[in-house]
Amino acid sequence: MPFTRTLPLVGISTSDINKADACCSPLTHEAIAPDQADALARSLKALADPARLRIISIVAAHADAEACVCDLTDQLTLSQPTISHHLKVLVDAGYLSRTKRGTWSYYSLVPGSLDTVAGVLAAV
Amino acid sequence: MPFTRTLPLVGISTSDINKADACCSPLTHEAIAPDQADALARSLKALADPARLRIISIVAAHADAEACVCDLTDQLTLSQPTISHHLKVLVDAGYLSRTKRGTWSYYSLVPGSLDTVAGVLAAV
DNA sequence: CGGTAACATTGATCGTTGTCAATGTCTACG
DNA sequence: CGTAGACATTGACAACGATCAATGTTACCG
Repeated sequence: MPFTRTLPLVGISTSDINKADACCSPLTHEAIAPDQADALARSLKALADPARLRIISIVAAHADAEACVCDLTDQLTLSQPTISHHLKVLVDAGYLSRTKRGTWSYYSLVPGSLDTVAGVLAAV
Repeated sequence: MPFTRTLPLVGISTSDINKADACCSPLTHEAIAPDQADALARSLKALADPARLRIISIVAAHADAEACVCDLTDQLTLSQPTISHHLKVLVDAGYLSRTKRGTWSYYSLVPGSLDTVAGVLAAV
């Protein structure tokens, strides 16, 4: 789980911040914490690559949200080590999981991982 | 508008793909197109930075979802040119808009921009 | 009209990352 | 047990990006 689901963004202080003068407007709630920003940025960075987005989409397009590496090397114009590297990034970030059956490696979507990061994003 | 809202991901072909042999499972729908993956990756890359996430959160935490640069230099331990650079990235990506009033620059959240990218993400 | 304050732009540096060639590992098969 | 196939790992390189110091631009003030 790369980051917690409950970002405490709402209804905290709305307190003192009267700088009383020029430019700055008041706050309505707390901003995100630095370490939460770090975690979310790491999760987003793993997604922010065209090849990795296509990999996720190809996996999701397969029955049972599972595909083997040969499915990917077919459709992506990238070398096999490069695809393997992207797959490792996605597994490490928690979006995909790997299963070996015989010679073949199958990658599956981790259920809810995309929705979680999308939800956190929409919650600021 | 960084990318179109309607990703035609569902209900297309489910067609021929009988590789008839070993490893590959059938498709249930089409995968994302390469140029859509490029556009989405660009949008995500603009978000995939801790400083920029904090900037967006700070702006969103202010009344009317608007903050001036001094609000940001106060809270972020980054130099003023660096913050200005991040703001430019976010404006170019369509997440923030800029307004000058007198000496001060005010940055506002573009309504719906975060929800749009979150929605596209959740749609694979 | 000089000076200052707020912010943007430029230029340089340095760590990060996407990519591939080469090689390694492991499994199936004859 | 040797060979071939599927995939992972390593090493190297080039491109990118985050950061800051220095400088530029513009508005306000005395």
